[in-house]
Amino acid sequence: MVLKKTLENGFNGLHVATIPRAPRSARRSSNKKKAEESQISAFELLASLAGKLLQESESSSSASSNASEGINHPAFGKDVIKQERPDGDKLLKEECFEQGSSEESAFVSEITSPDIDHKFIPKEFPNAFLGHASNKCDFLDKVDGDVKSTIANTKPTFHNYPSKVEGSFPLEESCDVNVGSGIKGQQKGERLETSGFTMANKCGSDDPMALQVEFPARINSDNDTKLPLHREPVPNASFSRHRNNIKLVGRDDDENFSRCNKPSTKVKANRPPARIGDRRIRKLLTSKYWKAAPKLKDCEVFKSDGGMKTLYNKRKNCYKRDRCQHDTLFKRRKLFDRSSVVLSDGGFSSESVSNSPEKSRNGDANGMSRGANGVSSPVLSRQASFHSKDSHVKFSIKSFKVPELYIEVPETATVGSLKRTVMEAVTAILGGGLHVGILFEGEKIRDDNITLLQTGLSCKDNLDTLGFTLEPNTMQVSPAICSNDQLPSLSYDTPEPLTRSPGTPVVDSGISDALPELPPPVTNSGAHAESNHETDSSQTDLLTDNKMPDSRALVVVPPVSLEALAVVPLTPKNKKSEIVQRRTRRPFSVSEVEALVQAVEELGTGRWRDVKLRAFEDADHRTYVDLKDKWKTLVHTATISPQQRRGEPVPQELLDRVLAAHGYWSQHQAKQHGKPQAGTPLKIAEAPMEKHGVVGICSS
DNA sequence: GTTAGGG
DNA sequence: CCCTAAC
Repeated sequence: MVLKKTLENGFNGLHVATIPRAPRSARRSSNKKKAEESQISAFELLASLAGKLLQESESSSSASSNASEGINHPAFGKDVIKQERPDGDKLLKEECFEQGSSEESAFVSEITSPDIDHKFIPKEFPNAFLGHASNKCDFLDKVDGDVKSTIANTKPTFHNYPSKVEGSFPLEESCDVNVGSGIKGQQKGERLETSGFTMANKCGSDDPMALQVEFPARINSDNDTKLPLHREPVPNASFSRHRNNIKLVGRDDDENFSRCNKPSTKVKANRPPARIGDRRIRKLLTSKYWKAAPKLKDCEVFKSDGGMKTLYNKRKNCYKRDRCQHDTLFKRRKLFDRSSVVLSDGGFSSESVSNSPEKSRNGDANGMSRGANGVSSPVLSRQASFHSKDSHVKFSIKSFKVPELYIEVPETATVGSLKRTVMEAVTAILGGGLHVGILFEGEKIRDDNITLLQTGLSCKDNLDTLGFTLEPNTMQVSPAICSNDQLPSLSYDTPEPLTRSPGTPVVDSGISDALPELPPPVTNSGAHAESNHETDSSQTDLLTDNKMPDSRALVVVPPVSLEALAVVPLTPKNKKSEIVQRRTRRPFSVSEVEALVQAVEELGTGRWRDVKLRAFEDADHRTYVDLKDKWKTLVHTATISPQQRRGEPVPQELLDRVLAAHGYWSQHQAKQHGKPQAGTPLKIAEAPMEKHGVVGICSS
């Protein structure tokens, strides 16, 4: 018998990236990397879960497989863990998953891309709010002038936070595809409680990402882990496992997904070719758990790629749960014990690759192909045989809820900083990994070695009371709010967080919570005219999109009981972590441009300090460097065709003057010369303009 | 601290 | 806007 439990999860939002600030030049390259490191992907979570399950099952290897033996599960029996090889490029593509993956990759790219502003918002935490009654969105709380946002009103703790899990547990012997939606309805609506994360998919009714975990009720000698990743060809890597079958299927609704992600143009630009990205799915499993697994040790895979990084990188891929699974077959990759991960590019280690016998049933062809070499190792076949008999319990995590997150930022904080702050908070929480706990009938099952069968989890009837707890791993020292203790990784990775602005925003701790999905950051684009009131505009954006009130700098307020949670405080202490925020963008208004032009006409280029003093003395936010830069852009703007210009249009008249002045001063190289002042030969344009007007405006 | 330029 | 090298 096979029990299926479907938990849908909407992890999308979990991708978290933090981008540390680096020198510009280096930034681009490095950011991505770091971001990757820090990111936490849904996959990881899933991986954690899977790993946990695996472990559990693994441990109980002694228990024998009798129960399942009798049953034939062709589909499951052969499950293998598919893993993408580190290199990734050579993976075979899975037919089944084709559709879904690309989107995800896109998402990732957003996160990683250098332009933090646009990308940090977790867009994917969809339903966290919507779906759960428990979550309220209290966004605005103003406290002392600071805006405190509560992203989700939920209990701060991961523990005990009940989240609902939808699932059905059909007992089935067959390998039928797990279709989350289908199952849901049928079952009485069991709810599993997952404390901790509840992340729902906001994207669509269908669960974009669903995690299915399937493993044999009995944990025995043979366990296979099957991770069908969409499009993941079977890589070289091999994990050897006992023959427990664990199937992790991430289901992704492509459409939904895409809908959800509306990356800004910029983002898109950054995104790597979807196809390619998709294919690479790398380690799905959390390193932690896998590492723990005895046999896994040998796998080099993790190391080779730089370990976690790989995961992050690859997480781009969406896992898609496909009906295809059955049909198409997964290309499963089997990993054997000790098999080292194959790093080599297309090479497979013969041992590692296997085609399950089953594939014949589905699309063997695919399977074969995937085998890259089409080599099936004897071993595999053997295993397969074993597997076939196993019974499986399928789990699907429908959604995870993230605890409440408090964010407090100065009104002057930028939207970008807010985003980063949120990311940091989430990252901090999740960065340490998640601890998966199993709750059964209200009790936590601590014995990892016990089999599901023994536990009673294999019985459909019992599944109702099954719950998972996902708790942040607090590896860190003091969870305490102490800002001082930081998560190492996090702290470094933290994006450019807080600002230079006076109120240094600090993320004290946070429990991250499901982030509401932040709509594609339209915000940044920010062309808004912030000219006058920066605050408003920026806030507006956020609010509008995110429903979050103004928040400019974030401070995550530590929830009360966060023991479990890792606290990520950004204490001023860390210089590194100290995050410097980019100044808020303040587009020059026409009047400012006019004043600038006027001043330059009089003073020439090369005397920016004087220009500043003359025309922008009262505009504290305009530095001479800004003026210089603006002039630079004005010259450029004046040079290009009107169609190519963006932003608030600058009167052609001013642009003409810009060009004239630019030409004039270029020739005169008067930079140093004395100052040909107003009276000077500049005939260029003598519009007598009053700077004062400008100044007044700007000074705001 | 300013300038000039590249990013 | 940011960052830096070069004054």
